[in-house]
Amino acid sequence: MMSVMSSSLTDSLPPAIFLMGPTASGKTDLAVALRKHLPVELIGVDSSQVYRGMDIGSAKPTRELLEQVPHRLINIRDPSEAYSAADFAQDARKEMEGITRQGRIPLLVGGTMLYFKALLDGLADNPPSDLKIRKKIEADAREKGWPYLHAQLAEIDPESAGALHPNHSQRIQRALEIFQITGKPLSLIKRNQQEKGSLIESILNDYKLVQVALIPLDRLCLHQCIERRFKSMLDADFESEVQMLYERGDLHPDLSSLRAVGYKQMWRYLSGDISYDEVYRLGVIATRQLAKRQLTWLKKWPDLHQIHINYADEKKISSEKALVECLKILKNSCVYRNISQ
RNA sequence: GGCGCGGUGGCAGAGUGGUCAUGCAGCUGACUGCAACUCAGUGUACGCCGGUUCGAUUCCGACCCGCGCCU
Repeated sequence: MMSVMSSSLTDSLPPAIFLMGPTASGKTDLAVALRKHLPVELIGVDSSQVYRGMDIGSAKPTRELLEQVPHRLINIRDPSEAYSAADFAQDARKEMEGITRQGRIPLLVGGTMLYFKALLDGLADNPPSDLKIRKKIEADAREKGWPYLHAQLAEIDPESAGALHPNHSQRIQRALEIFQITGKPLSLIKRNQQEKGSLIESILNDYKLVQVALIPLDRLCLHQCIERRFKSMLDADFESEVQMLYERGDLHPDLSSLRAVGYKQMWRYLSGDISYDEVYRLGVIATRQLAKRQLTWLKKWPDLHQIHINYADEKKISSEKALVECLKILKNSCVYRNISQ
């Protein structure tokens, strides 16, 4: 019903805010601070924080903070369960509608860029993943190698295969999976999405969106922050947290929950694979690489307002600066016009 | 002081008289239902000085540094 509004009425659409940024950039602090100035309700955009019992390692807001400032879409799955970008897009849309209905503004905060993208671009009418088919494809790959499956894909869907490297296991698998379920090539389904609209539509039709990202000015300093934070996770007894999951007995490291940065390394330690020192070393490396990938997304992100963080500043000062700048950005957008004063 | 072994890119670690080791890190990038995933690209490296040679990281000599042993 909201989507019938034409784009010329874009200013009368309800507002929504995206707050993005690499890991350890201070997104949560800023979001919480914003809530004191604007009638916002937070929605987490984080593929690890959706899992219950994964608190320290996912840098989840503390229990106390969550009580004061509720975050939606956090703690909504057991680590044994799957959660996908499509699940998120659906859930987030529902939450956004609820928040808007209360006359408040949805503020989506997090670092899972694919989730933001799914919301922004919508999703094609693709079938959900099918564990049985995936297992079969994996077994095939073990036997013949991914390049062989890539060649197979090239026969049924040359366009998708052309866009994929022969080693790109996960995406070759997905393209083959879609073909096996629907009998249609992925590239065709994508094209239809543009022509006929998609299963999950872009939120741009329904919201006046303001997109803000926290961008560290200096990479070296970001790396230092990452190191410091990972260290403090270990000091907060991250080991026990993972050990609890480990001792359940029904979890295994192939689950998407346990592939998360830190959890993966700690799991290896608990299995006797690496030393405790290696957990720290490899955990920090994995976090740095995550931040790099997040920044790569943000570099080409359209319609983005960037807030640069200067690590030369003290933490307090830098988060105050970020808040001031963010409020300025929001003031210049329609957010204030529609909601406040 | 003597003898032995070794000094290879940020780190680890092969090797060769004349195109590339490789792995990791770093950097860059890709990404439509696992995304904190997965994948790709990316380096004027051979301790120092001389010699042999058309050509030396590779052979020879001196020197410096490290390790071990001996007196």
